[in-house]
Amino acid sequence: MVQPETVLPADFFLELDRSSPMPLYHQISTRLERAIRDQTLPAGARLENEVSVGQRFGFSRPTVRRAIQELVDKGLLVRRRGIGTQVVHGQVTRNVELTSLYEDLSQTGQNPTTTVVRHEIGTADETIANALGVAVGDRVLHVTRVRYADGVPLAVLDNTLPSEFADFTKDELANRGLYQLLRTRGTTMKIAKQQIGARSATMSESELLSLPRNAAVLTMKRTAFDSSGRAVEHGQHCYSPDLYTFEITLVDK
Amino acid sequence: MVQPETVLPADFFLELDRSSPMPLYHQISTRLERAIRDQTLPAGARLENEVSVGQRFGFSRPTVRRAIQELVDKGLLVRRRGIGTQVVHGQVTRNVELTSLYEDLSQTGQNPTTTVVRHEIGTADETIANALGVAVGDRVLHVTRVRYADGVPLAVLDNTLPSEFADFTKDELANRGLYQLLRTRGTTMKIAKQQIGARSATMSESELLSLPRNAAVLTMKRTAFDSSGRAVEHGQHCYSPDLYTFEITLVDK
DNA sequence: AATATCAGAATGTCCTGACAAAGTTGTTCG
DNA sequence: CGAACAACTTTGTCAGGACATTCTGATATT
Repeated sequence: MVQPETVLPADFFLELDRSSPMPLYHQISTRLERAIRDQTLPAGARLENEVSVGQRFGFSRPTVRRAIQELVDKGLLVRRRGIGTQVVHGQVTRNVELTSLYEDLSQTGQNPTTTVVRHEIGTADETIANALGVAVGDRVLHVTRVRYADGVPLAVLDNTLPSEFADFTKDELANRGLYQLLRTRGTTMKIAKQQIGARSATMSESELLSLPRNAAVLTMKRTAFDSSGRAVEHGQHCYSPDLYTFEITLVDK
Repeated sequence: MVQPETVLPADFFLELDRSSPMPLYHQISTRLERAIRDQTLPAGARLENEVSVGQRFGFSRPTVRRAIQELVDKGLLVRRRGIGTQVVHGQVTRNVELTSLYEDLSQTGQNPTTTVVRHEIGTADETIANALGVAVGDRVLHVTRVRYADGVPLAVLDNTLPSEFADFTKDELANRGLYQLLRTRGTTMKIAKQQIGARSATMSESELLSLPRNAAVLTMKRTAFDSSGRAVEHGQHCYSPDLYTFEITLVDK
């Protein structure tokens, strides 16, 4: 028994701006996402079919398809041939994005602050050399920071940067997010490879995060790559597990 | 200074089968991925441009674009207007997929086995009701299993299933992966929402996983949704962190 | 009443065509 | 020689068209 489709109101896309630099498919996608989040399109609802949306609102079918695919990729919609497109049940959650922790916290209203506890020029050992795609012995910048959220210590962030960024100052790193700084240099982060795990905190981490000796910590190793596919940053991070988790939505292709 | 493009050999797509049910774009994508993995297309290489690939091999440009986009989404390629498409540096790693742990382990040659330590019909409390989209008090199946890899305890898997799957037997769950079982019922998993964290192991977990008292464990809560967008499974899993991590590739949209 | 078949509905795939935007390279001018 | 501009290159966006596949509901048959 197929749910009747939810016909979109005639003024649904009233605010779309065809002269905007924002692609049309993205505007459509954003508008639909808003409807899902405010439950105009509630969980389980079947969306008006893509051919009809295209005809009624003056979009080409590939443009509508692309907009819907964005939401499918985010896990908000599912599609089936013969049936149509449905809104996924369950709470709509924030999904992990390629951003720095600084930006994450800012975006969720948890005022981030930073203490730089290490800032030194060193040379790349084999692990770093492999991660950053540089030669063993190349100059790198080692930085260790403690990140606070609303004044509470949340994470110890150990990062290594290639020589082209070795001139980031202690001050800069204390006052801005790392990705913010990289962006001021015209570096666009495109990909991050991450490995998430857990272990017991070191002595130093326990102190920095105000955790009991040997407490469990959530860890993440990350290498980020720019728009040329080159590694720009390698990090080993350690989070207070009571305060931080990773939320990830997986979608089957 | 732009890298010269790597021209694909004339026989590069020789094995593609246009009569296959496998979509052409996926075949192209798979073939390109193979070339990246075997380093025919090495890290940093610039791929032959999409217009040329389409002309030379007889594919439409959107089909080529779609194939390339699949690899961009996987973090293997990056694209820039005016420059072209490049292979990302860094090791090509396995990326997390919407599969069960059983399938993960099988696929990586780590012979999975399972002990069922709890198997009982119960009723949904508020948390479970919210996760599964059922009513509080509805019938559910609670299952707790220990998963071994090559005979070593790896994870404690606590799962709750809605009543339609309440007839899975202890035997079935001991011998097959959960997602395998769901698939025999015609259920297609499409989306999983996951929350990854860490904490200290409970007494019971320490014993089941042969870990020291209060050892750090890696945790994951998961709710999986089917192709109608309905929740089909809620799990709370706990992993031995020395043996298991999550590898995730994030791609900027 | 139960089962099989068919038609309609909706997404999935692939193609052709056109124009825009961002980056690099080459040419011209001061 | 360096800066500015133009041309070229490559990806990004959008449209329109056609056909294939999967699913549901209606109808026909037993």
